[in-house]
Amino acid sequence: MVKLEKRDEIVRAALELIAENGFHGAPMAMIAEKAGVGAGTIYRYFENKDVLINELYRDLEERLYVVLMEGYSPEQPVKERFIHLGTAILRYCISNPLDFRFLEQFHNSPYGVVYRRDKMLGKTDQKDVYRELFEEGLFRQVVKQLPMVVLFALAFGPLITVARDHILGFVVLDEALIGQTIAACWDGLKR
Amino acid sequence: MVKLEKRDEIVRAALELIAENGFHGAPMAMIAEKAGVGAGTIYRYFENKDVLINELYRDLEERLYVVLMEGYSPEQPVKERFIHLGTAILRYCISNPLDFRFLEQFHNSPYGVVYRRDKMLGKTDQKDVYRELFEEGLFRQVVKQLPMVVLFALAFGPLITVARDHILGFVVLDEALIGQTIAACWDGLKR
DNA sequence: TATATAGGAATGAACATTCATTCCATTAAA
DNA sequence: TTTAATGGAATGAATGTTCATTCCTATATA
Repeated sequence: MVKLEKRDEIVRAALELIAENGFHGAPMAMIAEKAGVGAGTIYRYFENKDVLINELYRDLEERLYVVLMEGYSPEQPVKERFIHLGTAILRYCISNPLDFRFLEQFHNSPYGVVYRRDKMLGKTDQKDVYRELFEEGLFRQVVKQLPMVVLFALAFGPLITVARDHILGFVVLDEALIGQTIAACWDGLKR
Repeated sequence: MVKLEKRDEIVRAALELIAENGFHGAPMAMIAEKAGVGAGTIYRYFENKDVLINELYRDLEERLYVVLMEGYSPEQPVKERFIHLGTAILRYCISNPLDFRFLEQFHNSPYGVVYRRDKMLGKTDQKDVYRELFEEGLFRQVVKQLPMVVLFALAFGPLITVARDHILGFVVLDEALIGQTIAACWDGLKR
């Protein structure tokens, strides 16, 4: 259906422009041009720019979730599961730099803070693999007895930082280095 | 001198607005109003908005550096020095949330990327305590043999994340938790 | 009085959004 | 089978708003 193709083109164009130039550098006219549609057409698919951006975010989040769950087995020990997730995230960010840059922009903007606050308050209902994993880790006493938020920070803070540095060209993350980085994160996490 | 007071008022107003609302939410007119000066007056002190923002950044960087160096002794072992720096950073971020929020906004914007790239290429000449510390750690074999950038990520990624979460109210970082968090970072770093 | 400083209205550029018009596919009529 | 009619989709010029910056007037200082 052509309808879907157009929507996709718009979303793709927005992703690319926002990832590369930030929210500033992505005026609707430019998104329209890149998508190969008229400026007004965007408004047939999205009520306004905010809605477009939020739908784009949901799309990416879903895609990422699917990738994370590929080959994830809840039966494995906590450590192995953590390594699986960390590796998947890092690989995804590296091979989809546009997605990663967009997600970063989003998280570091008012959009992201609102979204996060809603999530903490349980306004969304998607299952959260990380939370589950860390809760089990706490229960089994294999990770440090720290608040969930701190465990998140120890686990993913370094991954995000290192992914950004890779994309900006400050370091080259090969498979070996990915493995070492995630192992180091686990060292920080484990009891 | 009144001249300095006005400049300071402008800088303070800009810091506050940008920290709270991002670069978007800080138009020059609003900065002027908050500073209690006319819109045109800002341009007597700063060539344009970019210059204002960059000078604000330099101011903060300098202030932070002074705090970090307070009681820092290069004679201590690497681990103790790391704990000193980490604690100082975390305490500073927590007691100066506006500064922290501004620094984050800056780092996650085109300003920050340019700045960082210049720094990597050695275009600025300020001494870099972290780099020195990690280089000694590598030399003495007390930290993991990983690229500098990855060590940075392991050390500061979690601290930034956790500071943000504290300021957004997702966790309360008391002295005990600060200590535990930094100790965990060290676990990730140490060989 | 002459000079420097401050103020804020005026300016113009950039932008999101709207809307009158065009286009096109599908269905109905001939 | 051709031709006409219909209505939803697409368009992009026009609109109104927001902003950084400028510039002229008013005020303070010397």
